[in-house]
Amino acid sequence: MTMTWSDAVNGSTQKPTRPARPSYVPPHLRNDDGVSSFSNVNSYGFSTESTQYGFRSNRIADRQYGRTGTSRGGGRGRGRGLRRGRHDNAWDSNPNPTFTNQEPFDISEKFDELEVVDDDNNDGGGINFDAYDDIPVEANGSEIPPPVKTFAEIDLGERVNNNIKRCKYVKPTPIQRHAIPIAMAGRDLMACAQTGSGKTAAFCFPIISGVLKNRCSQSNPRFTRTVFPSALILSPTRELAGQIYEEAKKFSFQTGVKIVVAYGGAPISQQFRNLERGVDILVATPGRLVDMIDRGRVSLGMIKHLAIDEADRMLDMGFEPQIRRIVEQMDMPKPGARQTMLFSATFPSEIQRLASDFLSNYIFVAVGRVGSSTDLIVQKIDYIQDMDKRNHLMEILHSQRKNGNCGKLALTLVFVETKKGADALEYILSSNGFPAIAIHGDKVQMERERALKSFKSGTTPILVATDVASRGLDIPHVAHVINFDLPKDIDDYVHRIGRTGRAGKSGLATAFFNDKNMSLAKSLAELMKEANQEVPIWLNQYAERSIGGRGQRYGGNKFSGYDFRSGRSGNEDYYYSSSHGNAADYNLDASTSDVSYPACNETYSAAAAAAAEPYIPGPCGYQESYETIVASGWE
DNA sequence: AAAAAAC
Repeated sequence: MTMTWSDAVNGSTQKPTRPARPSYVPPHLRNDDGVSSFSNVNSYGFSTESTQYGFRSNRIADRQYGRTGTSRGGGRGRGRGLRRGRHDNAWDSNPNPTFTNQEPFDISEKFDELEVVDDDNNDGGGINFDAYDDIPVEANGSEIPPPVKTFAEIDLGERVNNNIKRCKYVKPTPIQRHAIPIAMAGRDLMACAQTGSGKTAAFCFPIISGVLKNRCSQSNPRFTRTVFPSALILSPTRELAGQIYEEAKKFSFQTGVKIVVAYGGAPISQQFRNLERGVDILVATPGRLVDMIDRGRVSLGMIKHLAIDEADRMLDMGFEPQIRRIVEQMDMPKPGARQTMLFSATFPSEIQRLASDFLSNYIFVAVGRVGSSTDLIVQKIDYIQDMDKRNHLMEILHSQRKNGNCGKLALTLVFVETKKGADALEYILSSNGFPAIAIHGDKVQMERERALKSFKSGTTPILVATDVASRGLDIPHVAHVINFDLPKDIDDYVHRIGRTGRAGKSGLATAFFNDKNMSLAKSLAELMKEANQEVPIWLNQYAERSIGGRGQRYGGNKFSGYDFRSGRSGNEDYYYSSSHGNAADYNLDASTSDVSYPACNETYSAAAAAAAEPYIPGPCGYQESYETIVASGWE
């Protein structure tokens, strides 16, 4: 059998590192406060490790005092040297001044552009943290690192801390409070948290911190063009990959950590060029990643951190083989030799079982109610026959425009079942004076991105989407999610409506229901009831008649948020109660809350009250409801 | 039966 590039790589890692470089120090022998030493540029100089950090930090310090990367690097004559030694990662991991468009400095000047601009208010990047204060949490596993209350308690290093401030994150969201200490301790993690509650940061911070600690551990033989990222983040859609990349770039600003994004539909050559400039963290969709690995341009052999976002989707029937191939059949280190973190808002127990193959002695954390979105989203269900859907939609949109801000339409995301249906609805809406644009997987990537941008900017305040847009996308100011066609799976419903009501803000979700959605009736009714929503009588009647729940596929674990290792069926009480009070605690009674969950304040109460605002069910209930709710969605 | 994900 011939020696493949990956054999070569694996072989090379067993050899001593190259003599000219500081010797490799295995992670367990390293100074634990490697990251914190970043916070003091004067404290280096006694060990190999420290020297390296010192070198890096001095360079970073140079930057901090305002010189441009280009002139600086050129002046020192370092550019070429680094470039020559590009594949030696102890050096490579230093920002390379010759590649100006990878320079943190470059990003520095553009940081404000990178930032998600949230101009609603100044309350911490627009995140209504208080809305999260009283959320119950369940954590399972052995020796669980305790949660933190502030970012300051976590030793992420000064650079990352500065970025947290730049992002105006004043304090961690619940998932961040729990997941970050677990991840920082190097533990494997399965995390289940409500949509829009800060999962991306929860896995990015520890990964960036881990990369900073382990920078010198990579090795890359000069004779290949293979790159060896030390962290991999997988996403189910291209747009989500792009979004995670943008976020991660902000979080790692001026740390020297190199992040590259790779997904299909965009020229691979440019992505290769980005890789050649060095990569610590690779954000990718599965297909393009496999392609790159097959071409020998990326090796997973040095992966220390693996994060899978929307992990339940990534392990469902369509995606599972690809993910298994990447995680189990490439040269990725085995569970235990790498850190694996799986995140999603929903996590059916059946999928948890599959996922546990990837994990080693992991901790399960669930924040918020099981598979729930939030109380901040007002959910409304209308009984509408297929043939009446279009007119009904236009009535809603018309009503929204009438009641909206200066006659402008609030951003409205309309989900349909098929790509064809998305195009058709886009056409119908557009030709009836509603500025709409469609996004789906049959469009070329540029059209997809254009659609998203046009929607985000409000140019076309109606986005007609397939499930390509159902997960993870953070689109500020989506006031209304309309399920024109309901999904088959309650989890997809949760993710779809989660495009609104993000970051603690309120939102509205409307669904068009008819006999074809019968199988969803029971789980939908239960989900709504649990979220304190008004459930139409007719929906309850459908729910009683239907077989409901998840059916056999998920073993009846309807709300898909328990640690499957706990053996709970999901048919019993599905509030988290083990660590935090009981169901009655959740909503408004903060007095019985655990100390670690401070009393809710006015903001939360107001939001919850708005969400609990009763609806007048039936077709005539619209006008009044939209007035209040859509307005509050915009604040 | 549909959507997503490589060229």
